[in-house]
Amino acid sequence: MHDKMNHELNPRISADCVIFGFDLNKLNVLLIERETVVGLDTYKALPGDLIFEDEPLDTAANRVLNELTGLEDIFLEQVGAFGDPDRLSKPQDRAWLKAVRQDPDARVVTIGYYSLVGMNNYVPQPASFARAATWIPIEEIGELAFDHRQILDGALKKLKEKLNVQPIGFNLLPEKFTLSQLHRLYEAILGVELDKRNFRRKMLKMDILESLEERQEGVPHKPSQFYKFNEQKYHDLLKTGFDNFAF
Amino acid sequence: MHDKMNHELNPRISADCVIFGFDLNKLNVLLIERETVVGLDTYKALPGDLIFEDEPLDTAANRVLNELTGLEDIFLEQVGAFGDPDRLSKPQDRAWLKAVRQDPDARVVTIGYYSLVGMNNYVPQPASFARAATWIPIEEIGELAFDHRQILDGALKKLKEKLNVQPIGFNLLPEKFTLSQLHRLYEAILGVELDKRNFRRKMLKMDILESLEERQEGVPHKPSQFYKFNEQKYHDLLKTGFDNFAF
DNA sequence: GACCTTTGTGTCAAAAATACACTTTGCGAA
DNA sequence: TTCGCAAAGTGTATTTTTGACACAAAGGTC
Repeated sequence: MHDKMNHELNPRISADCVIFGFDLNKLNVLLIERETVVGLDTYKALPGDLIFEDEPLDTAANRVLNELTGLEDIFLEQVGAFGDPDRLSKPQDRAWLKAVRQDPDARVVTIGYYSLVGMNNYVPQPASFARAATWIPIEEIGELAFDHRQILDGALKKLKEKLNVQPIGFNLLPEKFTLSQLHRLYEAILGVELDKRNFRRKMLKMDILESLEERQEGVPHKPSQFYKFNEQKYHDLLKTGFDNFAF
Repeated sequence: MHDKMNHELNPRISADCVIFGFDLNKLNVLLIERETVVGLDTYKALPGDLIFEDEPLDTAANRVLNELTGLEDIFLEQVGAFGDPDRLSKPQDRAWLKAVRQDPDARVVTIGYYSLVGMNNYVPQPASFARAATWIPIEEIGELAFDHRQILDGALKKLKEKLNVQPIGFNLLPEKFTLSQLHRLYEAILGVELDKRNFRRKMLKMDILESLEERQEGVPHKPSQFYKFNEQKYHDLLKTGFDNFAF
């Protein structure tokens, strides 16, 4: 727009999103595959981009996420600001920035966000506007672009904390789910084993689950009871405050 | 420096610090008194300012804090980013910005930080480099400049959460303190009453306090036992993880 | 020495956490 | 058809933690 000199004077601000999904087995994160400029191999990054001049941060995060993945209007929670002056200075990051940014040398402070979505509700459309967003199991994620690994770790930490303050994670499951699935979800997020009986007892005592008549079908073992999440009771409890929630 | 046009193109970044102090009775926050431009009355703000071009965020927060209050090299924890496009648009805020900023119209995204200090360790120097930093009891704080009230509320919330995950707050007390003082501190932060006997039982069971031989002197009632905080044991516990900490 | 103020202490009942093993159900393979 | 496999589902006994509660002790002041 104006001369480049001035673009280097002031920092830019971006938003990066850590989207957690659960495939009833493992915890996944939605990542963007980017081609390295040299074209050797791809490398992975969180969906994120610069914010607009007059855009609230949360709005920007949602817009950027939508542009890159197609996900719409999700509740995003802030992880924090990441602003190390050389967070963009790894060689392949520099190369990518030079290829796509008007002012690749500008400092960028990014605001990290995270959210949970059900993996069933969202299947990345590989070749469309969702450029190359893919679910990657969290244990298989190694290094990421920029300081995205750090943002991811921060988001996971917040997610764990949150899970111990209020029961969340229903977003990550289909509408009807089994207690075992919920159990696996908790174990996946917290990264520990939880006793089956104790988990069930505690979860049911909260009284935010409704058991359905329906049961699993076609499984080669005893079919599991389906439950659904009772939003009404959940919100009532949110007001009075949860009391026994930590696992 | 350059023409004003360009200054308006990109956002600025600032750091604002919420410093909690405890006077053995009430929880206080360190605020800057500013004269309104019209000179009618003062109004209060968190210590904060723009960050430098190549400065890490945490470093900037500490520098700014030091410049405005004299406090040095404190561990600051991030509250989050606050970036509403019209967070600077209250009339008196605009007036102040016009008086002191080169580009008063630039958007500013701020990163909030918080910390705890012992009020004994730090007495604001009214007329010196610490321009007009003063401790204000937290219940007496009303509206603040910009969105600082919101930042303060966010910081307090984080502080409460943190207090329920690990025993902190020893920074807020003198080196030797009594259990009653610690008790009052917890009540001040959490904003609730805690049973004296249960509080003591639980706190002592954590085994991070050492009772000293020394007792209070000159008080018109039964003198209280002094304790000190055992950092060694605390750090050992930090690794293994606290287990019973919430009040 | 009477009074005031704050410290410091113990118990009991209720609730919650933890550890732990076997039966049930339905499918698929022999 | 039956045998085996895999996951679901269920109960109890023990220990730990919480929460409620009241009175004696110490030291200064008047």
